[in-house]
Amino acid sequence: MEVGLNMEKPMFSFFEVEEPKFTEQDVLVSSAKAEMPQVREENHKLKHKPPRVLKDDKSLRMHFNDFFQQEFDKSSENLVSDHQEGDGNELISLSLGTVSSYERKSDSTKKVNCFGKCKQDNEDDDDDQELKLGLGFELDPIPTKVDFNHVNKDKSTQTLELPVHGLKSERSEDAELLDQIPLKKARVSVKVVCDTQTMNDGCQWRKYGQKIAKGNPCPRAYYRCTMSSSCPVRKHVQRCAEDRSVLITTYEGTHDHPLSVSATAMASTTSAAASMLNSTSSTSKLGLSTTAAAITTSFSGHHDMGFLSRPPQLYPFYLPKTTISTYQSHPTITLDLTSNPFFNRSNSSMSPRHSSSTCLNFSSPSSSFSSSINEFNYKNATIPFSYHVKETPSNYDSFKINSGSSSQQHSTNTIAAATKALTSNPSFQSALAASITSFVRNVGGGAKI
DNA sequence: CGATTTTGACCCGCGC
DNA sequence: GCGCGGGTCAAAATCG
Repeated sequence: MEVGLNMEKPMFSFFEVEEPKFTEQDVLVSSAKAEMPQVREENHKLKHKPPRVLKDDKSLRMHFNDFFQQEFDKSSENLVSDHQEGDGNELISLSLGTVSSYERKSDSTKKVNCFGKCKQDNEDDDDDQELKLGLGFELDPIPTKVDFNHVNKDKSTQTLELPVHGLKSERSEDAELLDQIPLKKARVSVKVVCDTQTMNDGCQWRKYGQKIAKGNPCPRAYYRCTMSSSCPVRKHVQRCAEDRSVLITTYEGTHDHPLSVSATAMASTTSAAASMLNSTSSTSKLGLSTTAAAITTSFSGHHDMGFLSRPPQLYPFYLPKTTISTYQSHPTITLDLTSNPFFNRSNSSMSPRHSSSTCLNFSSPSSSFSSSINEFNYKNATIPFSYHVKETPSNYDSFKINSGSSSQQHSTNTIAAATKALTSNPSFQSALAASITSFVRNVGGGAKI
């Protein structure tokens, strides 16, 4: 940063051509010459200030993140331990400042450190080269819709929207109600735009029934997992009555067999849903807020995690809506991947209708607290989102979006990881870990970090 | 011929 | 107790 102090030559060339008769000027010249070392020193200092300012800024950010980490740890400490003890299923865990187990297994040389950095082995001062996870929660006064009045009156379905914006861990009265209500198996529902009968989620399914459900002219198909004869996992698939291009897939149960990588995360969601239920009722807003954030992180991180490296208050990410709902006494988590401005933004190769959003639905029969997170914005997120559609005869024309196999796998994994993150652990660390791990796993060499 | 899908019957829980 | 609706069963049909 030059600040116009480098004036030696013009200045002295000017004085040097003056006639010696102007003795006053001679004095000035000698005076100016005497000042030269000082000016040079000042110039030198100014030149070196910007890097220092940047360094200080960086240091402050780190302290800022540390502060939030400590605050958050206080709130979520119990949740983490509870979950890890309670759920014996595969859990993608990510301890702050350590390398996740998954990464140890993988060939990846990336190191993930929440609140710190995730980057290649060598240090690099360029922030844009780093995959940092600034988990500071948004302090920016971007308006967040908190609608405590919005309650679905449907007798079979109740929707609760949780505020995920503020990091308040206090329990609402409704959350306590949740504790008291016995619920059936938790379910995980994924809404995607897909023109085939089912979306490929990495598992093998066998159809065992079909019904016309009330209120929806589209038949609901029932599938069970056939990867193991005793596998209890089931799913049902139904088209949305309002928009038949939207496919709603609902999973229930826990696989009792090994799964492919692409299926693993998705598959474990239902088993974790029960713990999610417990956790959500006990953790209230915090659990959902953090998992919801992680979900968004997962979906958003594929092309550009850069926004994560920036101060969160400056680059909040988008999380359109978080709700809690119950269907037939089954707590249901819904990932709504059908309408996220996120995915609308910049990928011209992707149809707008295949954009995605993240919506979490999770509910309980008679509780009634609600809120929403609508304003997590982000920067430069371009996500190639595609669905791996199973090509089976159907009433719908076979339809492929982004036919590349890697992207199909990618989206499957992404959905799966997001779902898993949501359901497997209400604590922020675990959910975020799933997201990050998914990202790291899938990025390979292709995506820009 | 085995695996999968189709489809009507049946079971079960819930609300009235 | 009854009716409704979601979910499952199982025999028949179909597919590869």
